[in-house]
Amino acid sequence: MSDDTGTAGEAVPEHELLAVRRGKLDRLRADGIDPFPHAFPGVTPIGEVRAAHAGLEAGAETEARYRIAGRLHARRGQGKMAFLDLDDRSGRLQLQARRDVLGEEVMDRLLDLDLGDLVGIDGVVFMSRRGELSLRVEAVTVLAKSLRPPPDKHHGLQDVEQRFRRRELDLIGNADTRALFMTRAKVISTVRRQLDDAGFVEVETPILQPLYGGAMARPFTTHHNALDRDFYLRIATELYLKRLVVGGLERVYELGKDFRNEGVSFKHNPEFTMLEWYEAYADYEDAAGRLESIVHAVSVAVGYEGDLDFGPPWRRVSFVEAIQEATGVDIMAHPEGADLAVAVRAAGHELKGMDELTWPQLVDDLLSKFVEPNLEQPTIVMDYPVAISPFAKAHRSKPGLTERFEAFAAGMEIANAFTELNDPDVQRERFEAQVRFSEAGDEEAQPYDEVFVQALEQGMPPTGGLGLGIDRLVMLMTGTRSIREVVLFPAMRD
RNA sequence: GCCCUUGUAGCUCAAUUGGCAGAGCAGCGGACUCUUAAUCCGAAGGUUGAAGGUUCGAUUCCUUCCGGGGGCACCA
Repeated sequence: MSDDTGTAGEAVPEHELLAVRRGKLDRLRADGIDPFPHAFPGVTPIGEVRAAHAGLEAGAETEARYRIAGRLHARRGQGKMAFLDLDDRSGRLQLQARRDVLGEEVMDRLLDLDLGDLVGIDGVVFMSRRGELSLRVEAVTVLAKSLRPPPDKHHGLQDVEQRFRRRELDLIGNADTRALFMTRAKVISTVRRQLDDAGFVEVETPILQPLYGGAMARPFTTHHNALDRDFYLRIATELYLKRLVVGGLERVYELGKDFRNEGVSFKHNPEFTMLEWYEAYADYEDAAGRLESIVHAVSVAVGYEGDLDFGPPWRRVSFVEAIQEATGVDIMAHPEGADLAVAVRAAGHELKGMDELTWPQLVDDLLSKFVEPNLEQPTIVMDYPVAISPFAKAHRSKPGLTERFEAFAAGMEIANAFTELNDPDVQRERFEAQVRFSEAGDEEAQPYDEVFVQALEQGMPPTGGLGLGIDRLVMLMTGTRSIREVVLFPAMRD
């Protein structure tokens, strides 16, 4: 990519557009005007100005004075009069600048502003003859000189790479990007409020962990110099949160970043936002109900208007039946990997490297390849096999299965939950099984966590726990097809 | 890592079969007192991602590299 920013020590000829802006900056200073003042008190959001004058008739004048501030978006010159558009976070307002009101000097200075400059305006509200709510400018204050041109005023910033690498330009130029991240904030605040109101305590557990766990994924590693030891960036908060339930906090949640050292895709970013909650004296049915109600509340809060129906209850289907329906294979009738591979092939399906896969890997693949992509409406897949669920409690009535579900929508997993395994001896056996899977070549099998097992030995109440992918939830709520669209600064190659 | 695709002015996009690289916006100079993608006149703005090759001639064809997008692999 060509780049006009250059690097330290390298002389780069300045683009004429930048030189022009620099020249205006110098002129402001020469005229004794601070192009970067320290504050601008008393600003009213444009949205409030609009709301206060919603019913004004075309041509109507008012005596309402406001001070607004924002970024100059467009200018339409009229000689002795000019119209300008000013953007703030809450909207856009037209400014009318008249030479007969402002006088020669102020008018000239205003016309010398560049698109993209941050300016403060004092003025009076009126409705233009064409019915555009406007502010008649009485005073102009430069709040920050912009030294680089903004994106195209009409087309915005379209280049996907620049939109992600230079998100500030995306936000300046594209109103829908601003709206999307406002929606994201609304999703998160709604989730928090739901849990807070339900008596959950928000906690923070380590991101740098001596041992990773709580999910099937490869971790990032990093190094602490003073301690001279490696740490893992967490792949999940699960094990720490359950230790807090052991400690008696009863209802806890954490909302924060997890990190997984995996490929990127439309639904995977190496760092992503995860919510996990744990509720003492509850089981996975309770977790399902809470998930439905929280996601539904989120959809209401953000004014969701898409094709997905988040109203509870969601469709429920059992894991074993879902695979059987999609592939014709009864996984429980083939408890060994090789055996199952034969059955899958006999049913006319093929998976990459199928003969080398362990039973859990194979089962996992069957779900993600044949079932998940077809789960469009919110669906809860119930009762996962023990072998792929090392932290879920055995099903109270179905042998070989656990009380675990995953929720899907728009062909994506959004949540994973279980009645938590709280029998320390069983947990120890599950870890040992994971170690065997690891030795059999599964790079994502769980490492053995003795501290966690000892915490369970202390006694953990019956507990329902759930993890919800916040980025994916935002994708659903905004109808977005790529996780990169809902993460402000997605991972990019250098 | 593999496959497909893509990269042209600050931004948004053109460029026929390989034949002088163009437009709109923004910017610059000028006109204009209700415009709103304002309009009109004028002048400017380019190492076509980088390097190499084929050719009289390359934005166009070939190779390699870099970045983006999509897919596969990987990945709940």
